[in-house]
Amino acid sequence: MLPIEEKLDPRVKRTRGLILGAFTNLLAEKSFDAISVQDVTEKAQINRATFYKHFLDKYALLDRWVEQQFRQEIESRVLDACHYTPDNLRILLLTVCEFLFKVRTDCMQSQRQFEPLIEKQVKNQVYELLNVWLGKMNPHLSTEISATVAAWAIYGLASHYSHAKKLPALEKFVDEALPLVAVNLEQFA
Amino acid sequence: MLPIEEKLDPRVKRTRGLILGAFTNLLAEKSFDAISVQDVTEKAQINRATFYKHFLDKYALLDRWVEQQFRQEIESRVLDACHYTPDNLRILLLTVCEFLFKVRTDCMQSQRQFEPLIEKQVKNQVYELLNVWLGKMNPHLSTEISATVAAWAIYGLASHYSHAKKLPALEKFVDEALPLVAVNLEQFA
DNA sequence: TAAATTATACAACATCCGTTGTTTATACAA
DNA sequence: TTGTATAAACAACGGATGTTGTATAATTTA
Repeated sequence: MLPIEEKLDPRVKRTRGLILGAFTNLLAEKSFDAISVQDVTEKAQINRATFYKHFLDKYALLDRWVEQQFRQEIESRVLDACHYTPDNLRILLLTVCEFLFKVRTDCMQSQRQFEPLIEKQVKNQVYELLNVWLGKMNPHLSTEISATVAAWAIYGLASHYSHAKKLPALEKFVDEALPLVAVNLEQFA
Repeated sequence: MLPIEEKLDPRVKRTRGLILGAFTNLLAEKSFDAISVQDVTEKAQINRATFYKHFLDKYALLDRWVEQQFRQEIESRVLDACHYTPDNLRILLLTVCEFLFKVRTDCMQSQRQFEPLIEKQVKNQVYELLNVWLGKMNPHLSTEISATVAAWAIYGLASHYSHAKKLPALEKFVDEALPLVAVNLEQFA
């Protein structure tokens, strides 16, 4: 599950770093839809054909980018190395809300392709995390369905929040929404 | 909200019908990603430029297609003209599961663009439906958050079911999963 | 250090895309 | 029925895509 840090040819590491870096910069200027592979390779000072050696297409690049960004948020809060508590669940929901909000404001939002890839990555990571948490609590109960419901609910709430016209205070929103998620996980406590 | 049946130029109606029809047929042979606008217009016997008069791109076409297909499922079960009961909620979850399963098996599944658009359409329709249901029950309570959680949970469960390697009996799955959705709506009863 | 492996640069390709301008055919209303 | 409006056909464009083949440069291994 962890991204195994294989010994990589330094050229590969360098090239991938250049691509990711160029992409990060471009996202600050343009919407994802408006970014072409050419843009990325020009800014990265990389040949276009080289790009395709490392990524299937620009969507795979975004996928990788989101994976890194969100994993960083999770790890910086040590959520990946703790266990379930109502408070940690609250922090998780907050994290997802803030991440989506940041991504939505920083990177000029572009509907078509951007959001679904964000969703897939974030939702998966939340799902995996919940599975670990629940598995620790009661190893005899099946966690799949509860983790699925909770992961989708959490992302849905965060998405709802980040889309809201006039957003309420985040804390207030989380206070109101959290019980709806927590109620499904109580059976494991 | 309802797709207003405007009086349309018969040429328009004919062309859109041809496009939707060609697209339906193509989905049975190819994955969505593999279908090009050219494919559609060739099969529809339509000029490619004409296509762009009616749809922004092939994703907009899929969007429209899903909207029609799923709305049909909802309406054929009269879910849009009834009110909340635990049993209707059950039917709704079943409907989404069956729809996703059908789509997944009929149309050769293609990850990248197909699923997200299905999700957006289906989830929105479920959300709107739940808002109506909940609004009827207790007009004083705010429905947004509950409807959001429930809509995401329902779609997530259906997605989980349709992705499962060895799928359990649908009825069994729904029996197990339904309470996790229903518990969030009980405050309205 | 020398030979091998492998990444990148470069150029060229067919394909699809979305758009534009013009002409022809169809629908509708006076 | 005739005039007007508008949809569709057609052709052509610039641009991005993804792929391929060859040459060069860097890294690793022996």
